[in-house]
Amino acid sequence: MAPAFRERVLALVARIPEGHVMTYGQLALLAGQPGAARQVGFVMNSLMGSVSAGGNGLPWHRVINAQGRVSTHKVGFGDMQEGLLRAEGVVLDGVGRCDLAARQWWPEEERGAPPTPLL
DNA sequence: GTTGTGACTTTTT
DNA sequence: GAAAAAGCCACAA
Repeated sequence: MAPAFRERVLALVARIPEGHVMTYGQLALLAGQPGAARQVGFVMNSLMGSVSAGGNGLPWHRVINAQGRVSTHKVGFGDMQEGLLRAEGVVLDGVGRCDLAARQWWPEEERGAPPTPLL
């Protein structure tokens, strides 16, 4: 039986290497629910209150939207996320945007015939 | 069991 | 480039 959607997303987020990011739609797709990008974000928000409201060790800050922008600004974590990303080597511009084409990462498990661009 | 909401995505204007 | 609308599904009360 497939694990909970939440577990799936968290597992993927936990595998994101340093200096790389994943989009919500991407996580939703890998989790088996294409189009459920919103739920990915909701799961993350739930996770904050479920674990320790800090990150529990999950690089949730590596999760951004398809526009390569940080979505946590409206939740109040944008400032923190930007700091964490910059600390890992992710370059953010003045509008909190990053080079998604170069920073987006795909799990090796799905790298069978993937769009994995390069690095 | 039903209702409401949301850290999104994509296309179109 | 920016804004608006519709679609989508999971989690919480």
